Amino acid sequence: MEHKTASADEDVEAGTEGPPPGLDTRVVRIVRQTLADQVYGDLKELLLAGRAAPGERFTLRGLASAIGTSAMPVREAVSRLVAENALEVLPNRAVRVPLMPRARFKELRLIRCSLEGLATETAVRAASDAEIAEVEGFERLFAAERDKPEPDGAAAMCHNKDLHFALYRAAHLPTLFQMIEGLWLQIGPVLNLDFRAGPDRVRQGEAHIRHAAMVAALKARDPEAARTALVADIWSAGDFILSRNVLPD
Amino acid sequence: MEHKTASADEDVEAGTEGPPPGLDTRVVRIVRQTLADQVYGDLKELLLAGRAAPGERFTLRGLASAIGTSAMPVREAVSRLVAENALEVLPNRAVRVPLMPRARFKELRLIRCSLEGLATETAVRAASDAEIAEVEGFERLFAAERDKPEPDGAAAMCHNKDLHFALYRAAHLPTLFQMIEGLWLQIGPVLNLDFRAGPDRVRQGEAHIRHAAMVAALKARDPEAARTALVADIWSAGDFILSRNVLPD
DNA sequence: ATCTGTTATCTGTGATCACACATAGCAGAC
DNA sequence: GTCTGCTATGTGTGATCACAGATAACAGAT
Repeated sequence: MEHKTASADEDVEAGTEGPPPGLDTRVVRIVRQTLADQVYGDLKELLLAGRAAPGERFTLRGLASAIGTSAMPVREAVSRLVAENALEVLPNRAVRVPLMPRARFKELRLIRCSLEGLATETAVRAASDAEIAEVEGFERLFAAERDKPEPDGAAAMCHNKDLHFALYRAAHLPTLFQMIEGLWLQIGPVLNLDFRAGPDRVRQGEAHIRHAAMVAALKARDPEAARTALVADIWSAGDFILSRNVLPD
Repeated sequence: MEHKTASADEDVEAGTEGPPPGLDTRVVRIVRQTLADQVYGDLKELLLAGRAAPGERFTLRGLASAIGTSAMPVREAVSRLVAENALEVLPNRAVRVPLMPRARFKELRLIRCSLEGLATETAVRAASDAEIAEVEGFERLFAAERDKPEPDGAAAMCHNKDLHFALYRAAHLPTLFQMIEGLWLQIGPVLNLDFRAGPDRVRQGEAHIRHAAMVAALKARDPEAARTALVADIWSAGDFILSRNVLPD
């Protein structure tokens, strides 16, 4: 179908003067979007945005009828997410969003420091000027949200995610980026608890200090300083959640 | 069924004196083993053991008929492995063992140093005496294989894996362990290329030196030294593979 | 009234069928 | 002889059906 459309365009636009050399750059790249991929993306978004609470159970058929497909694509999407620890199957075969015991939360925090620290160091060395500017832009958005009289926790959370991910993307290490994404998928449901703590969290938190230090180190091309600031950011946010005593165990 | 069996045992053995408190410790824990899990385990074993070459293609139906099941469990197992980057689907929808370009190999090596370094440090602090002895046992097996007149590369490789995994398991961080396992799943097919280089690789390699240093640091409870030795082990093995110029790109 | 044993409904798992697409092989034209 | 276009086969994807097991509601006994 792709080729046919291209030929039609060609006939209309260029007439009989033969195919111009840049034709294959003009056709849009075909993106295979299987139903399972869509469901997978939807569930991923759900978890990343923190719209699914830990311990929440659901059924394949229920999801399927909600989305409007059969149970099959849902099964595949769920099995993928289970493989990434973003969902879990109980011994009863029930599917749910995993609980987050304190020990598991601490372990994930430790892993995050290691992996995101590595990504940060690498990004500081490898980022282009445009990528640095992008990170700085998200940092400004976050700071602006924080300085509002009525900060929106969800918006701040989103800018925070964009900031971190823009930084990690600048490391140009695709597998590492994907692993970090997997970690955020797991902590997403509990990060939700963080910004739901109310606007005070945004204002009182140390996040903006750490973010400013990260951007400064990025612009100064100082990998160690950037890593230190990032680890402090992750650690203090974790301390805040742990101090709220909302995690089981 | 589990409960019924337990009651029957109870009636016969203990008569009418009521259920003894330790009854639930006598019944074997039920292990749910779905077909998809079995296929997943088989494919995992295949990749970890390096019996699947990078770029090798296969079909769901082919695998299904080889195992003796329908295509459905294979689909689920494959989709899980794809989520872990242990397999990949081409834009043509074909399934294959991923290729390993040099850049990707270097990236994985970097991530391994970070994650396995973290696991090693933690293990040195948290390992029990029994776990230390276990690691040392595998180190002896590896060294013994190396000192044989005709070293078996596959056996040495296996002992190497057992040694590393016993160490990481001793960190008692299940998620971290699982992520490391996922990394080995990805490099498994190319590690195969390493020990297939012939028995010389086993003898000439620096692995035994690093392993001895790791065990020594473990017994001395010196996390930094253990991490240094481990990183050197990973790095030099990677250098060897890179120097053989068998990786594409 | 509480507890136990049963039954009904539902859920995940696996098999089978149907379809769209991709690859390979072959025939025809230049 | 080389290339284009068509056809046949096979593959992944999705839907539907069948079954084992789990949950929950209910009836009966103590």
